[in-house]
Amino acid sequence: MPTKKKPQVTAAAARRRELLDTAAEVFAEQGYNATTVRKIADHAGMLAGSLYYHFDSKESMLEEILRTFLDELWGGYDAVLGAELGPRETLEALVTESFREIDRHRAAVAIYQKENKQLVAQERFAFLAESQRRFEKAWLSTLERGVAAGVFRSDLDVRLTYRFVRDTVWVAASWYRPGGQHSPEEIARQYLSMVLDGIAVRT
Amino acid sequence: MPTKKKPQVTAAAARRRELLDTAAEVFAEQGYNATTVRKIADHAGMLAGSLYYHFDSKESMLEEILRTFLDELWGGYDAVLGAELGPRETLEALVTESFREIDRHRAAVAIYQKENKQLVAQERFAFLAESQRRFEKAWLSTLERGVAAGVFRSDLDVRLTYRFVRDTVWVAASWYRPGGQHSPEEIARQYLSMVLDGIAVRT
DNA sequence: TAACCTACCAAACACTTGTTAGGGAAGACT
DNA sequence: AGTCTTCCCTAACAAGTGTTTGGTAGGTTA
Repeated sequence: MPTKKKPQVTAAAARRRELLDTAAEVFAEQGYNATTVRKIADHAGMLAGSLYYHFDSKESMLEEILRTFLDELWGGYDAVLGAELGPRETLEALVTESFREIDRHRAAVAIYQKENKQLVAQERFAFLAESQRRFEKAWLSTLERGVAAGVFRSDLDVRLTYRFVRDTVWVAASWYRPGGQHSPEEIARQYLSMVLDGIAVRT
Repeated sequence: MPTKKKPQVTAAAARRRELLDTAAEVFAEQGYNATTVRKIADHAGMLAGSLYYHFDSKESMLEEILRTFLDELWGGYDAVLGAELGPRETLEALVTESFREIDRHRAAVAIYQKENKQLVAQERFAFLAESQRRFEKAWLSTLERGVAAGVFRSDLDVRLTYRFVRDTVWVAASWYRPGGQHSPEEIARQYLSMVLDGIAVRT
């Protein structure tokens, strides 16, 4: 028996997540560039240099925050896409899943939205670009399937509609506060009601 | 006669606008905090210190950029609101006007969206908060008028709808490129088609 | 021509930034 | 008991930050 070393690595991992959570909070609130490592350390109750015991650099914190978020996001998305639902049901499930992710990873989503544009250019954050492509593909194909099936209007520019739906969903992270009066599912329901009655073919 | 001094002050003002335009471009692309005055000076073909002949500080450049944008924006909005149109026509006009402003002040809009949250806290940028209040009031009252008149659906949370419409319109600045295949009016038309058929009462 | 103004440059300033190196206290393990 | 490991602190570093000061080429005015 390797003399219980497990509890220590999980304790270390827990601390790591804890620090990443507070870092994500500060990044989301002040912006990545405006956030100094000293501010993060303050919020964590330690000094700037101590952060480097846990992480290689400020940038690697950002990377881990975004990677963790995207991994979870695609876990949910792949489950939806693999269920092979109809286009309308797929869209509903994707939107609902998105609001759940906003609920769970509010800070990470806010960071993603603010910094994505500048980060994708760096090779370190190439995974952002790949995620973007998969994201676009999933949404566009769902919309096109819906148009082909006569469930969504055909007189709209699909790419414009895609951007419309995408932005509409994700900007919610900028004002959403967990524990507010609306649950993620309730917000999703209302959003879908607005979006679908514009996209769905009139009956 | 004060010995023609006019041409000089207008030439100076023109140069000022020119520098503010390039500054706005860099701010929008890289983010305000990540933008150094040296980068701005580079893009303008001069040295960092030379900028201080024209402006007091980096922050005052940002302030002037946002003030100019908001002044023009409210010029357009007030014209619309003063016309006393019906709620649906008001909403259409506001959306169309917004896309025109995005077309004209793409960089400023992008900056506003990215930095607004952190700036409103500073007393120097209190005008942002006031603009925000007027903005919300204009949109909310239009939506409420529409609900009261039976033109907009009454089963939706008005505040949620407001945020939905607001965000949907302004995030367009993040992907919109002037001179693209869609004119501002065309984009407005398509957006309105999507939004209204979700908001308008079914016929 | 001489005085002046405009618009920039050159060089430095004080300060903040991310990051590193060495040390030490408290507990875990043998 | 003593040794090791974990986790943080202290103190400093070099690079980059916004800004200031003094100077100056070139055109305008008197």
